Amino acid sequence: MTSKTPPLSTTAAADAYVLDDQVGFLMRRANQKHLAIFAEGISDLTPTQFAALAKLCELGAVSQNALGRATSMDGATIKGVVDRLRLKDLVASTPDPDDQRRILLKPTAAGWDLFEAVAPAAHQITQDTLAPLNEAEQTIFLLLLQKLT
Amino acid sequence: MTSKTPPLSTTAAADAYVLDDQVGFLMRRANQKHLAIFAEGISDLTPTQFAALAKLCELGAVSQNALGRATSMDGATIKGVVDRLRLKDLVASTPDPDDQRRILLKPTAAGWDLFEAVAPAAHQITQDTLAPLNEAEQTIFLLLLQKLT
DNA sequence: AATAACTTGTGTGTATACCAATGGATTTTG
DNA sequence: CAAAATCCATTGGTATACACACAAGTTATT
Repeated sequence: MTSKTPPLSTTAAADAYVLDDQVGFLMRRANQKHLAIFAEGISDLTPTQFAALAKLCELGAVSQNALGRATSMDGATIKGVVDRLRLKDLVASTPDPDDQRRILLKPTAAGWDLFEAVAPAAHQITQDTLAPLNEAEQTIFLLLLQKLT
Repeated sequence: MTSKTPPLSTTAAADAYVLDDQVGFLMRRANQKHLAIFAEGISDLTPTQFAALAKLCELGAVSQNALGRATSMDGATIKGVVDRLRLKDLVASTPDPDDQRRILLKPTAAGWDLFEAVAPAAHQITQDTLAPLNEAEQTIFLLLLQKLT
């Protein structure tokens, strides 16, 4: 057993900094919990992949970078995500005739089908993630989260 | 400009699922913001590395896996983090005489120094992350975050 | 004491996630 | 119009993050 006696000399900085009270740490933990719930509820897609697919279904046809911006993903990140969605035949890409730099993305029929099939599960995941909070708390939490961005 | 007319035929699932309202998406965004603020305030260490170092300074001497549990990190994850901290000579490891499987970790003098040097910045980062909220909201937010884990 | 069950550290594989750099295309400016 | 600035997709590099499998050590069970 290690000693539990208080440190004889501790700086104010070290003394005051408790990791478990920091927003960053708490957000990481809350997110971990959510990711576990997601994986439990939807196994076909990762949360990121589902987000990209959902947004694409919402927007219809956009360029890769535009989809990245809409889902808060870096250009390099969205590329990997889209590559994997294409590999699964959930997303199709065609060159944009109006802009030769762009790749136009669209959900395939299978992409639409999958999205609609798992959307209820996605809602359930949101519910389950927020389950520890009562209804009023859930509303406040989402509101405050939005304020932070 | 793209058409803003409502879709003629949309399933309930697709219609109801708006990515930007989902907890997971909002948490990811809030976390992204926080990580950017962290990188701005502390460039020597990543948030994860700082968390591990801070916890190690808090606990004194623990095994690698124990540090991982204390910081909510997977065994494979904490290994990489500790490896990088050792490479920077912030953490030292010695075999545990009582358990030959274990590696006992301790902050080096440089590790302590760095932790104490950046702890004020870490506090500032927490403040800056929560800055969009007033004091009452900050308290509630942290409380609700804790409830979610 | 011998076996089973678990723990610890490690390695592999996949998936975000961001930065910086690059080449090609488009838009903005002077 | 020509040059500068910007945008787009891609690539390479680093760092989480988790699942899985593995070998060696420790604890629990019988």
